[in-house]
Order: sequence, then structure tokens, then C-alpha cells
Amino acid sequence: MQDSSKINPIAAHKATTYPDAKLQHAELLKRSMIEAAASIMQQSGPEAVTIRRVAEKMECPTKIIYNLFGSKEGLAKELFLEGCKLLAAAFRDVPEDADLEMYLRGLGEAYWDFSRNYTSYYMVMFGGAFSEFKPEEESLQAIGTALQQFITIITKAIEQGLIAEKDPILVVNLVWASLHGIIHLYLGGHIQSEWTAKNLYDRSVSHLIHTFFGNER
Amino acid sequence: MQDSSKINPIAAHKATTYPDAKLQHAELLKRSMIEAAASIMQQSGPEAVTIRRVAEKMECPTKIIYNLFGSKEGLAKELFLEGCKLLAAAFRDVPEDADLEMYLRGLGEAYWDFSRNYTSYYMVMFGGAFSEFKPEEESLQAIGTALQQFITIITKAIEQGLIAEKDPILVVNLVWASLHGIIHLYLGGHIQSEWTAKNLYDRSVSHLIHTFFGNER
DNA sequence: TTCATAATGAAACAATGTTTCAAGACGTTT
DNA sequence: AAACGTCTTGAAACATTGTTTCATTATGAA
Repeated sequence: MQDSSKINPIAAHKATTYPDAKLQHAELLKRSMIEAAASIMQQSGPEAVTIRRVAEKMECPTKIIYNLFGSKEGLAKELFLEGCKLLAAAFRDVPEDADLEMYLRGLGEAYWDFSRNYTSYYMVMFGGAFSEFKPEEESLQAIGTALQQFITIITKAIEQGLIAEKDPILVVNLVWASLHGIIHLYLGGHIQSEWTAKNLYDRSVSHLIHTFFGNER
Repeated sequence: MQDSSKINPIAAHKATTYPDAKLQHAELLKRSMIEAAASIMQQSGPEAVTIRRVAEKMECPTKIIYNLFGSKEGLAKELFLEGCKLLAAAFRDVPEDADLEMYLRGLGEAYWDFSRNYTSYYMVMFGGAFSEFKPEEESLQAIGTALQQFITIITKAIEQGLIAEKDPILVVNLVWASLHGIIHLYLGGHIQSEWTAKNLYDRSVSHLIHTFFGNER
């Protein structure tokens, strides 16, 4: 029997006897685990997310985590997907602007802000914080979804003849890589101050816009 | 006494009694250690570089490594500096071209090749492969030295009025970040095939050149 | 030669991801 | 309702890491 003096989330649904109660329970439990892991990560960084620490926070043995996620990589993947959702939401919050250039600047700003406000998520998603985790199909698709606004706006710009290049994915990747490059060099300590990095970032956004939108420089 | 049946590099200089024999010995030993670590890294990747594995290869106890480098971070730093030397050499091997644009393309190609031929070094230097190691002053300076050709050529282009922007460091950082962004996204699994990545890379180089050299696109 | 000081190196320590396996819970069958 | 087989649990162990300890051993000075 469980020790009922502990508020144990595992025991919470034990009494039920419905057919898929266990599945539901497992699903709820997974969410709790992910939230616990995310909480640890945001407070102390990705390297602080250890199986034992998550288990301790959930007051359960480590085995449960392995039952639910298979391995630490499985948990990492969930954090990755969580980050994708947050990034997608951040992009969604950027007000649409009739001026595509201004909208693109807004999205660029949102990407920068995401890397600053959710640095741990950024490192998990794009910085290889969990070296054991490499994105597979589902994760790559989640990134694609998050970058949807970027793809949409670039596609629009191409349709309107504002961009000479015809492949929107290629353009998105070029923009993404440039911005990621600066953020990653900054997070890796190769660019010293945040001010320098942000200045560089803004210049890069301008350069990209001028390159692709083909205006005067 | 050492077991002379083992060809132990540590015992090699033990007999000497000159004043700085020990210092020399320590210096030689350090080089052997770094080479052993580098060999393991290039064969099996950065994550395979463990203190025990290096010690095993050197047939010495782990303590020696701590005496020489202080910590794993100390050894990581040496590998980082080693990588800087290799990158600098790679840039040095690019034939100087009177046409600055062609020379810049050559340097870009060399940077790509370095990331492919010395992926482990690249990950240590720019990919955060040893998460415990963050570049400090000396390491940052070593990168600066490695990128010297880049800085020189950009400075020249500015002097000749080919580039409107006046701060060479800023331009170098913009170029560097763009190229690094693509390489890092590729190494991180966000860009699937090498072909796609290389195509993107070449496009990026062209875009950068056209942006800064202000020619037609 | 003797003694203090420093280096050595096997073993231990702490933390990690992961697996084991006896004890128990659960649902199904008789 | 009782018994049986299957699945889950969870404490403990395992393997691997970075790092430190400390008795032993050399080393160099007195």
C-alpha cells in the first residue's frame, strides 16, 4: 500500500477501475513529470535535469520515469516538444502586420526574446543541451510547425515578387541559420556581451531583409 | 619503481636530475596526454574523451591528468586550443587570391571543410561538446588568431571601399555567425542531408558576398 | 645518511543513467 | 469467491563518469 501521508500523484488515481483508467493515469502522470522536469530545467538549467531529481520532485522511484519515457532521451524529447509549443506560441503572439518587412522584423524579435526568456528550452531545442537527444521525425515536424509563421510570410513575399529566390524553405533556412548562429555564438560565450550580440542580431535582420527584399542598402 | 616491461612515457625521463628536468618532463607529458585525448576524440567523438580512457591509453593513473591539467575542463581547453591551431592552419593553406571575393569564397570553403574533416574539434570549439568548458580570455584570443585571415580580408575590403560597413569585426561576426549557424544546425540534425546543408552554405556565402560587396544579385 | 617535502597510484567517493528482481497489486478464470 | 498468471512497483544494485583521499614511495636538501 502507498503511504498516504505523502501527497503522491501516482497513488491519486489508483482506486479507479475503469478500462482505460490506467492509460489516462499514465498520461496525466507523464504531464506531471514533464512539468516537474521543465520546472527544474528553467530554474537550474538543462544539466540539472537528472532522472533522480525529477523522481525526487515527484516522490516516486526512478523506475516510473523509465516506464513512462523509456529513457532520459524520451524525457528530453518531451521537453523539446514543449519548447516547440512555447516558440510557436511566441510567434503566434506577434501581431500580424500588413507590411511584410515589419512583420518579419517582429518575428525576428520574438525569436530573440524566446532565446533570452527560455534559454534552457532554446539550448535543448537548438543547442544540443541533451547530447543524447537528436531530433527525429516527430521533433523535426514540431519545429516546422513552430516556424510556420516564418515559412508563411516568406512564401507570401515570394508570391508578391518581393523575393527573387523561389524556394521558401531555403530562404527560411538561410534566415534561421543566420539568427541561430548569432544566438548560439552568444550562448556559447563567443560573443561577450548581450549588447554586442543584440546589435549584431539587429544588423543581421536588416541585412537579411535588404538582401531578400532587394531594396537599397 | 616503474615496471619497465611497460613502455611508460611517464618513466621515460625519470632518471634525469637536471634542475628543470621535471618541468620539461611535465611539458612533454602534457603534449602526450593531449595527443592521446585528441586521438580518442577523433576516433570516437568528444563524448568518448573520459579521464579514465586517456589515462588507460597513457598507462597512468587518473591522478596524473589532474596534476597536469587540474580538471577535465583543463584538458578540454587544450583540445580547444589544438583545434584553433588546426583551423588557423586550414585558413593559412587557402591560396591568397588577388580577387578578394574569390579569396573570401576560398576561406568559406576551408571553414566548411574544417567542420567536416575535424567535426569533433569543431564541436569542442563552437558546438559546446564539453559543456563544462566555456572559453575564457586565452581561448577567445586563440579563435581570434584563427580567424585572422577573415579579419584581414574584410579589413582590406573596407579599406578599398568594397564594403560600406566600417567595423570589420562586426562584419566578420555577421559572416561567421551565418556560416556557423548552418554548420551547427546541420551537425545538430536540424538539416537532414549534407547536400542540403552544403547547398545552403554556398548560397549563404554568395548572399553574404553580394550583400557586403554590394554587387547585383 | 637522514629527514622533510612532494609526487604517486590504488582505492574510495559522489553523482549519473539504467537494470534487476523479489514483493505486491490487479484482472481474469475457474 | 478463490486461485492463478500477468503486470507494476520500488529499493537496491550496476556501470560509468569526474574527482579526491591517503598510505606509500620517491626526491632532494641538510
